[in-house]
Amino acid sequence: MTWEDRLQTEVRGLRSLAEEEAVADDVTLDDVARKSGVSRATASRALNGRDGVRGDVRERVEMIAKALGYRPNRTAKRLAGGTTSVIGFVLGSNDILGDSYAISLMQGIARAADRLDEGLMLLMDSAEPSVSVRNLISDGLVDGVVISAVAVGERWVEDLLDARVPTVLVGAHPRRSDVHVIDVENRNSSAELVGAMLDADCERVCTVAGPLERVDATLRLEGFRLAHEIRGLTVDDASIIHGDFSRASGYANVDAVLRAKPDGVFAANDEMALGLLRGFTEQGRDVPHDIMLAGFDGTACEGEGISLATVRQPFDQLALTAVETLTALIRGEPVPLEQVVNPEVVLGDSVRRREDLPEW
Amino acid sequence: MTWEDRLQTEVRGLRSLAEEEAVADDVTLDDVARKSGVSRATASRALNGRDGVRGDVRERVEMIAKALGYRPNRTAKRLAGGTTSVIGFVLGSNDILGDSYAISLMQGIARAADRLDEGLMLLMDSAEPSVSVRNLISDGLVDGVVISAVAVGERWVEDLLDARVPTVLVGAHPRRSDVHVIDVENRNSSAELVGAMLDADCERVCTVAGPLERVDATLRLEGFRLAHEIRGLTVDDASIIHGDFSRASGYANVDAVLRAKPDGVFAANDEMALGLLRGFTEQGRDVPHDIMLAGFDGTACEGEGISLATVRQPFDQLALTAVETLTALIRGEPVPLEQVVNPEVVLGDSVRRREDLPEW
DNA sequence: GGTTGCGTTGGAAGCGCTTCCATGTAACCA
DNA sequence: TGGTTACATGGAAGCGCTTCCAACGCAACC
Repeated sequence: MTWEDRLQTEVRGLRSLAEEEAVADDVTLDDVARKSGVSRATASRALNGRDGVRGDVRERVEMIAKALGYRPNRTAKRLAGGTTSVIGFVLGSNDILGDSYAISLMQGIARAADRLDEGLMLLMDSAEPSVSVRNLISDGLVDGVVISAVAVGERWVEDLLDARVPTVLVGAHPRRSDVHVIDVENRNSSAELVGAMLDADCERVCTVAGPLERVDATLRLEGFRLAHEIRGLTVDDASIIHGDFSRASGYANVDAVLRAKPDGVFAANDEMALGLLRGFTEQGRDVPHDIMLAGFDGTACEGEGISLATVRQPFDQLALTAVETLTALIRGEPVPLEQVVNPEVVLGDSVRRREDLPEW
Repeated sequence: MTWEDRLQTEVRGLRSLAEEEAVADDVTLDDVARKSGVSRATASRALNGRDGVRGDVRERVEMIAKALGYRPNRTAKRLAGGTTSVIGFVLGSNDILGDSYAISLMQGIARAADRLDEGLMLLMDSAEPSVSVRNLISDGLVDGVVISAVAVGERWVEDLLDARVPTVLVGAHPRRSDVHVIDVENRNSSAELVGAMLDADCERVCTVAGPLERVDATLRLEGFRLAHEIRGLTVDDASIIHGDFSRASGYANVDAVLRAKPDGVFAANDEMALGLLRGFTEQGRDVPHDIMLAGFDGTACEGEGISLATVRQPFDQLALTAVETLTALIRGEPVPLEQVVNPEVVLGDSVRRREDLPEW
């Protein structure tokens, strides 16, 4: 029986042992080290990929760790000066119930964190002195945070960015350029979508823009303009209506939109598109026959009962990139300041070429 | 200058010092102890409310701690055998975008945690081996978890309940009685709401029930029955339609509902109610003139453009109770196995007494 | 006035990990 | 072959906290 065989056998033993005990709780680094016949220091180095460990030793340690079902205690890890592998995501204090973008992003982040084996803390921007978020960081619970650009402008965001806490922003920052940013491509994708409406023989497309202090809203509006420009069309002011990204604001702008007499509407996000849709339906306007409709985000879920033309944000990819970037940042690796992820332009039933529409 | 005065002065000095330094990071227990002229042990006892500390000493320590802006390092606290003051909330792996209940609950928990100065980790029930959640616990990151009854039946929930992890369930468990449960009162409140429809001169009210393997769905259906019973009315099977709590299922059941020819519908949650509403609108049925509509949960937000009669879950209270219960559980204090929170029955515009309705 | 007993306090160990530093060993050059 | 370098490893310190235990002082008691 070779040494290898002996190891194999032993490992098998350990494994079944671990399985028997339902969950082999509290296997410490010490246990792994002892079983492997090395010191804690070496075991630590081996498992963390530090160099200065002989190849076979590393393998053996890794094997035994796995067999024992060893999971490093993150608390201890953190305390010892390492990192927790826990990141934070900040939730604003206002309701997110109607904010499908925030929800999708949050879920994306949760998925990404899970996938990368990072813990995820939900930080709450409490109404009180903006210390809350800072505190959670200094409490030593998280190594860094992901924040949504939606929150930009709030005091704690700036605090956070000023403090040297590793931070990744999903969405652009209107003023600062020293921030690590992940964003979806807004301009061209909007232009493509609007272009699709124009090419589907829309005579007059108007848009309900988002709040223009937000970069994404601005870019989407630019995209709207760009699509016209490319086709040699001009955009008059009347065709630009201003909303605030909420569903209610979509609904509230129905009349304003109809006054512009468009046969196509590009809402700067899906929420507003759904608000518009309800208004159109109530007024007996059919989508897409009477008026085509497009949104942005891809957050209108099936329950809404429409396959809305939209620019679908790749939330999972966006989130994964954000979390990966953040962990790289935490490890002190160099990362690009800005990363753009391409979304998918989806033409749902709400935008169809006229000739493709079934007889009315 | 008395000793007291000296202390006051010193404290003022410290305070302004702390404020100057923007955020007085890394003030350790040691600092507090030294400044207070006591040992770390005593300082710890004082700040944690352990007894065996003289009154004036405790006061002094507390004062100095505050002045210095001391925040205990939760990581260290945890490692030393204390608790982290971090709890977990488990997010299912399926989309929550359309699940307004889950979102509201989560946000409630986040608020409650923030208010009670508990950290909140978002645990993800990843599709993989159900170890994920367990792991996060054994990683030593959280002291306990809150889970939504929605997840009951999934393997990890049972695992969790079996393992001696402090757990609080929001919503009832259909089978186990050894679980700490916080729930909203479902039965009577449903009955009250349905009763309001009946009393508003509805001739025939039917219901779209939720999935009956869920306790809340069952109770709401019972409430529906109860309301009829009280009034000496009978409920025929045709007036009970079965949905699955999703908006899509509400919409999908529109025809089934209309076939029952009701002039009032009680959907077992708001999502289904909104699905129904869309269907009704599409078919030209006006709510509430042609048909009254009620839901449950109170999660239909203003953006939906209807003030829906509903039973409004007190999410904040529910969550606060849950988190408080959990922390008590963690501290080892005795807590009642079951707690019921009373919701508020809200009659929106979708349920009105016939005579109160404006002329059609 | 000596003793018991209680309430307060400080010293020290230890939670599980990382990492510095010193030691040991093998490989290298002259 | 001696001396040097490079690498692999173990010992030990320490992260900030809690808590056990022993020591202390003090009041009340006989």
